[in-house]
Amino acid sequence: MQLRMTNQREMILRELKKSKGHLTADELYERVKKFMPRISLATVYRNLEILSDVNMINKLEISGRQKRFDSELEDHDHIYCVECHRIENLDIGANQVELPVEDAHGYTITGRRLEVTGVCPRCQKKIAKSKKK
Amino acid sequence: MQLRMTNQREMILRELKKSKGHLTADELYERVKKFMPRISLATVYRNLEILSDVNMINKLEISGRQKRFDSELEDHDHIYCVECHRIENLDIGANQVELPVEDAHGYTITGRRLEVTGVCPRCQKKIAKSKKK
DNA sequence: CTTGACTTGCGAAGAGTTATCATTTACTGT
DNA sequence: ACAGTAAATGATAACTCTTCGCAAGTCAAG
Ligand SMILES: [Mn+2]
Ligand SMILES: [Mn+2]
Ligand SMILES: [Zn+2]
Ligand SMILES: [Zn+2]
Repeated sequence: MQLRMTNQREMILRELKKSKGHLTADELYERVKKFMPRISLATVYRNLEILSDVNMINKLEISGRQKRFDSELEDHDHIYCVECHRIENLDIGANQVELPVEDAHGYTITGRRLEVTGVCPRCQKKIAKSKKK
Repeated sequence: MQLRMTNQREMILRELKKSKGHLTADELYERVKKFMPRISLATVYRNLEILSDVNMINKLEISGRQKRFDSELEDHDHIYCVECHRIENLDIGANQVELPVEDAHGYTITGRRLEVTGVCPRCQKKIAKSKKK
């Protein structure tokens, strides 16, 4: 499989990098459409899948919600807001989490994912406000 | 909100406990149907949601896949097979994982989820076999 | 050029889950 | 026992996110 860097592919990758965030396919679609109004959502999905297959981006499959994509390739973990579902990098080093996994039922370990959940500052304010009423 | 222990609710809870596993709504539906052929899938979904709201069971929302439900209430983590998506308990104590989360971008931490991914013994064999060909 | 592999845009289809609503069930108080 | 009422159910439609199928388009190699 050889991967051509088509305009669409390149644009999707560029916009994801530019955002520095954790975007859904749909969010990325909206951004890319500004430059390529005729691009299709399926193309965005397709290319995100391909780009993550060849490890040019990371696919985040977090907690039963929409997939998000991350152009940051270094191993790191995430925190996400249970209210608004915003996702941010967790700046504790990923490797500070020690994992003694001898007893893994005979599994061959391929990775580990740590998710911290919480309420982001923005949502804390929102909640405080609605409680005052 | 007061929660009645209806026959359906009780049966769903009983079957989940009996299985000792991590079942999807659909898998549980199939099991419960053996005893209550007329039960609706919506009822299973509804009750699993309710039971987890009142903390009688645990909802596992793992990695962009189907939700699974767990009757084990004690805090523990999971390992899951990236091939067949089987889920098992990770028998390292959940609390052996130390989490230094000062820098959490101002988030109020509500929880954390640790997922280890791997290939289960069954799937290892399957892969070994298919490579031999 | 022509070929052929890869890619695109579009719409349809799929999977999983939730919502709607008429009907049924089961408490509560009399 | 009975009526009144709140909650739960079953059937099905709707919904969200994602993938599929396919005709048409692109592009590099010969
Ligand atoms: Mn990240
Ligand atoms: Mn478990
Ligand atoms: Zn938030
Ligand atoms: Zn497996």
